[in-house]
Amino acid sequence: MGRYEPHQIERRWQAVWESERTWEVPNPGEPGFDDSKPKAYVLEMLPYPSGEPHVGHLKCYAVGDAIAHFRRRQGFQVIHPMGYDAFGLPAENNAIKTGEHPRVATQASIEEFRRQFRSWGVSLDWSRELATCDPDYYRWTQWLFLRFFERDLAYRADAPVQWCPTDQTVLANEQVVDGHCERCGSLVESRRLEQWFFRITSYADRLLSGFDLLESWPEHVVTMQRNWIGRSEGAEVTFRCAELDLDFPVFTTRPDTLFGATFFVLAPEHPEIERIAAGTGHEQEVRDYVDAAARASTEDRAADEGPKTGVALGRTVTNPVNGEQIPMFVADYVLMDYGTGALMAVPAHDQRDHDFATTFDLPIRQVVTNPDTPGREAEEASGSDSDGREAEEASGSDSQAEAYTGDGPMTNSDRFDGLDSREAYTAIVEWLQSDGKGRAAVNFRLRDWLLSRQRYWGCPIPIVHCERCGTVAVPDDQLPVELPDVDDFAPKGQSPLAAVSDWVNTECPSCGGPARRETDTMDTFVDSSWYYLRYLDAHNDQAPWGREAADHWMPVDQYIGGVEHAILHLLYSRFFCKALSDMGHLDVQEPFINLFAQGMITREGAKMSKSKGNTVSPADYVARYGADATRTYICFMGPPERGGDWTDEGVEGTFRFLARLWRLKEEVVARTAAGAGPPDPVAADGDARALLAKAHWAIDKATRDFQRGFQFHTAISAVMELVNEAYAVKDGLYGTSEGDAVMRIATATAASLIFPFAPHLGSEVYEAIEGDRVWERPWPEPDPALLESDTFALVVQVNGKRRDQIQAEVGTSEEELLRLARESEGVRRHLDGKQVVKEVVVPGKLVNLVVR
RNA sequence: GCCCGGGUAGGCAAACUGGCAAAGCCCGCGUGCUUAAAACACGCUGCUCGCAAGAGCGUUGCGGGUUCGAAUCCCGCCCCGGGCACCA
Repeated sequence: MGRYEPHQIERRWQAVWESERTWEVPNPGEPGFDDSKPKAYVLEMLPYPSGEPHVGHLKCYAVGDAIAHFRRRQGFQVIHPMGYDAFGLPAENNAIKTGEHPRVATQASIEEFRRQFRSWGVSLDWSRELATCDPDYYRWTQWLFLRFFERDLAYRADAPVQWCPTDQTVLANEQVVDGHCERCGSLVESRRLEQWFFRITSYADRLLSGFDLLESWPEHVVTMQRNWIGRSEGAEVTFRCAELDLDFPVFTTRPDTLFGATFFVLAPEHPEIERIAAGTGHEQEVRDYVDAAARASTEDRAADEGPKTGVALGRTVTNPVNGEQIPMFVADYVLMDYGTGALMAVPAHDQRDHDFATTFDLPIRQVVTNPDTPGREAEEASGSDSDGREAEEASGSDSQAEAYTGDGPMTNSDRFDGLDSREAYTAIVEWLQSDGKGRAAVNFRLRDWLLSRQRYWGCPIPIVHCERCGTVAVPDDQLPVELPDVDDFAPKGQSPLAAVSDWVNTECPSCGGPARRETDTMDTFVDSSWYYLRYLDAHNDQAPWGREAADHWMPVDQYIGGVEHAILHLLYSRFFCKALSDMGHLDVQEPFINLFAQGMITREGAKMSKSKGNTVSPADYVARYGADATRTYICFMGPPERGGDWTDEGVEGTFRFLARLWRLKEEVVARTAAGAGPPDPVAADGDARALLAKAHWAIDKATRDFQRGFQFHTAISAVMELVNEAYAVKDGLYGTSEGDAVMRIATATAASLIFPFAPHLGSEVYEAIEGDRVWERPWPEPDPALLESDTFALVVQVNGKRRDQIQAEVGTSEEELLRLARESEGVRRHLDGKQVVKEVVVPGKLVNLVVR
């Protein structure tokens, strides 16, 4: 008998799949298209090609490939493509360091990824391969940008950005670490610059309602997106500053507490600050505060510790509900980019306002009473003898230590007194609305997507700036606007593209006059927001995709990837899909109907990183144990949505199991005769029947594990059990035609079931026994007659403790089961001299006798 | 602080609607094969008694509760991981 030689087997099958283009699928209308089969789009998140693939990639593609194989054999026509998210910062940073063009390193990396994916035997349709940095791809990224631009879904506006004064560049948020530049360590500043945005906020509501169209997404991913979108219902209420003739609308989720507003606060970035302070004598103090706030890093401002800071503005606004003049402040706990950048402060019912009021000794007026502690706050406060806070708490007649944020009966609120705060909410909003002082409003935390980057290695924005015509779109027939080559990749306050003068200086497509190209490039998330559509028609040079192809394949039936993309990539893609459908380019509202988020693999409990030196290179393991063992191990480590700790012993364990299956095949081929035909399950008995039943149990178990959220680890263990059972009974089965047939069936079944994880070995073993290609065979179905047996083990308990086990016929009556139980050896011992007070019978399972 | 996950033998884990806790894999120990080792095959692997068959006991982070019966349901905590964090 030979040995299990994975590399030989893997090379052989990979050559077959490659030369026969096994995993390629045609589009509708193309030769070979089979419209009798339902489609399934199985997609793993495309990799960013940097260096070589790591274990996270291996896990993602091993999981995705198992799903693709399973669906194919269930009769689906599966599209399973691959590409590369090839623009991006790491390649560019490397270029800045080495002077080598980012294309060179990216291309080398793509080749390495491609080589390894093939060595893993992933069943990909290579005819649809793409790279986002390829002009044939980004031509259409630009084309799509122009469609958004035409509809005002892409626009240009002034925006605060993170600026590194040393590197003279704008930084992406991810490049700012604790308020400092990731590369040089300088303190990052905030600057206002003209930037490009996608109007994702106009899809906020639909991004929320779209969750109802999804079949299966991890709940926490949906929650994270919900929180990110951050929809709040409330009211917009206008506070007027009569002296300056200025209106200040504010957003509040608690219009019921309007009578409790005792002051008014603006964000330091609020555009009217200087005008408000002018002529009050507070100008200098205000200016100093605003400057300090601008200098403070976002982190410092967000830090929840320390007292609230702020400065009085020396003016008042009128509370529209009661005409009261309340003082205005500027404070950095108010954010310019949420709501209107101003708020009414209700210290009695908002903790932050309460903190501010306490620090600045401002009145705290309760307007909602806490039904649980009616009027006993003062007593509670005096009970504490802790620190020097008593003095502050004592100020203000009805102050509390904390804001009460719940509901309750209204007080101090004029004619709304006595109403429940929830009723008051509605009543006050209606009243404001009829008086023109406010209206019901919805506010979102989500902001528009800033897509421009002052970077080289990205997709150029196809816009030209003309002195006469303004911002002009590059006509479709002039696309792509190709990324020109440069020598110096270092950013100098604007994109390195700005230095390429013969590229920048161009003609206005509208008037023919001199014009300058937009030098910013796009965020790489734009590239990856539509790649799943390009796969469907990857070589179309008339359009980004054909409608027929998109209508046939979309949506993605199963998307697989890491949770790190839970918000940005998935939200952006959902936005693109909805916007493109609205434009008539698509007919789906949600791109990814099912999402599977894989867990992270660790080593010795720690996240893998180059600096820790605990990385695992898939290539090393594939070289040592073969792709099948490495992939199977990853799927066997534990539930794939959870993480797992990588151990070399574990890989060896799955290798041993695969080798054991291979040896079983060798022996079965040598010792049994083919062609006996499938045994009659009714005729089989003893070990033969038991093994056959085990095979069908494994089919049933593996199938259910696939359907139940990809519980691959238990599916694989079922195959291990089947193989173990075959080893246990094999010597007694060889030699009879029935025994031979059952051994062949059991071995082929194990091969068939392990195929989605170990495709090479699965093919090899199946072919050796059945003479057939396993991927062309339908996924096996269990024979119900073999899943059930006519007897079962009846567990007998006394007082909930197991005392005996009896074989009983299926369908035995409850009375009979009770009789059997009472008569059993183990039970009688425990019934001695005691009285049975209760009998519990669960048919088919157990009997419990309660005694005293 | 808030919102999600999770805590089960030495490690990873299983247990589908409350019904024999611990399948499978790893580690460890033993037996066979072997001159020997590796590989392989078989067995053991919660505790106690027993040569053994077997018997008894215990057990799912901690403390309560519901139930004939709880890893599973309820209440109160502790620990680990992740996300969000002045969002008016």
